Amino acid sequence: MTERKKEILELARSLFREKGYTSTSIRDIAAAAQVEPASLYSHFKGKEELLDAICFDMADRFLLAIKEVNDIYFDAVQRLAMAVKNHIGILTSYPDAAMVFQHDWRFLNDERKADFIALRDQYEEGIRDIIRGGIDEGSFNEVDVKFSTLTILSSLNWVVEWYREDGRLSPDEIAENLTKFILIGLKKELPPSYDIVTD
Amino acid sequence: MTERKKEILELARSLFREKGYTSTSIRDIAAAAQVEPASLYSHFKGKEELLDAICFDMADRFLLAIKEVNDIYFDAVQRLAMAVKNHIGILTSYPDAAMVFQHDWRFLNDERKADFIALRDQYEEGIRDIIRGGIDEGSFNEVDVKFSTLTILSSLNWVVEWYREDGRLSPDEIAENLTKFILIGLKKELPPSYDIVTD
DNA sequence: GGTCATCTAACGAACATTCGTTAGGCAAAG
DNA sequence: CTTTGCCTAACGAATGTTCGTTAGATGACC
Repeated sequence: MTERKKEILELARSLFREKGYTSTSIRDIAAAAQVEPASLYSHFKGKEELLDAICFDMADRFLLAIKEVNDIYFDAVQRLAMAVKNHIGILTSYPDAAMVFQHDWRFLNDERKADFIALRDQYEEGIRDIIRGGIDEGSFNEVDVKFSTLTILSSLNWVVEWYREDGRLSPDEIAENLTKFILIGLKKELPPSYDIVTD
Repeated sequence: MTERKKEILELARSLFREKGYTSTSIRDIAAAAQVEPASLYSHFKGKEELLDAICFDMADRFLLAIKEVNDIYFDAVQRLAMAVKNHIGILTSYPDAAMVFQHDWRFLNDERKADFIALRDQYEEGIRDIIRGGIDEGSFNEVDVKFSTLTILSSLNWVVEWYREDGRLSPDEIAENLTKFILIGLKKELPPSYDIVTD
């Protein structure tokens, strides 16, 4: 991959994020690159190659991250915390790509879309593994594994919609808060001694 | 609103959901309505009026629902449960519109987009109110209100991505599971007597 | 050290197609 | 007799892409 190709890809990422894939024209990208539209075809076969590269780069990052976690950490709580941290780390390190990854993958052609979904399923299976592990260990409630995985991933993924680099919370703080939320929930459990102490 | 207009709107909802707003052409909609493209302009000013109607209809439904909840229910746990149930109820009753509502609102023109965001903020404020109430009552942990609201809403909204009418879980079951998840979390709290009993 | 082939990156022009939209007419229904 | 719903025809603009070509750089071979 040429340096120039990387530059163009980066511009595409930014434009796709801002306006969406279908609403971004080759001419938009060319203008951003200060080049004639036709010149882009010296670097890419076509518009979809850009989307493809962005989506699958991200998919690879996520898959690598979950494999790492599931290879190393034993305890389910620990594994979940690490998975959350990695997930948020990727989202916040590549905010443009993450947005495109989540919104525009469906504009891939049918074949590549199927590939993409397969990779996404693989990732989800990694999360399900963690939850199953936690239940088997006895450290998690006996929840619906499939449902919980979807719910967890949704709360993680939405971060990309509101995260700003100059925001109030750092990526690690976001990950910590999410982990707490997922593990403990909202409801306050009064300490066992509560009644006695305050009486 | 004419009956025919409603029909066309329904077709648009379905197509927008399937292919996205920008990738759906007036000609696609006309074909679905078995009518020439130009004929649609007897019913609508233009393509954006369709998107506009879909998005703001949904916004109205959500706002009405949260107002109901916050007018009637006292207890924060009860209010949150009802808000979740209503939210999931809307998403699952209008799955096409819900998908468009979540994905394509950003293709509204700048003015309407601002209006839309204002309504969304209003809804979020309703959820924040519930959480603040729960903290004040002492029934919720002292969480970051803004962050928690976003996280809760994200886990609710993602349902639209995977919900199928013929799926395993009914809307009410989904809502119950989500409420449990939000309130209690994953981690099993061992009963206070656990150590003693098993020793 | 000169020349020859190859590669990168870009150009301007044109391509066929699709886009949202408008104008004007026509037939049926109230 | 006016309104409604649809028609045919066409508009100008934008779409992704292909074409043949060129300037400049790089490195190998004689």
